[in-house]
Amino acid sequence: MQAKTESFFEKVYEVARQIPYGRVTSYGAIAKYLGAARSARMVGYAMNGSHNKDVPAHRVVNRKGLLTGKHHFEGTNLMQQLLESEGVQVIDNQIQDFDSLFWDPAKNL
DNA sequence: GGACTGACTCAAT
DNA sequence: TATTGAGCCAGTC
Repeated sequence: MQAKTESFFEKVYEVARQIPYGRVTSYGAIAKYLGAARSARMVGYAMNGSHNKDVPAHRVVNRKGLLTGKHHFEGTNLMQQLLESEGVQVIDNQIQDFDSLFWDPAKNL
């Protein structure tokens, strides 16, 4: 790696950092914004290294608003608590009113 | 150099 | 209407 100054991961982190407080987005939205609409998996995979970054991975969920990646957090419901702390209502690993809280980088950036 | 993995998404059945 | 399968790209072993 390090072939390029900015790897695909870096781009994902950068976009994730642009997510406003109390807002959420989906992997596919970020992937599409980066030009890899069908690389949503890569976006999630990139989040594997987001823990060492200042990336609010808890604001990134799948297109259904489910906290699929919460298992990768320290606690079982840490991701959910983080979202709730920002005013996002989360029930059973699913974001409530996800459609209203959804933040599309392609439209906001 | 080839194969596998992965925090997803869409489409068909 | 709900469930299942296949596709996708980039990075790592």
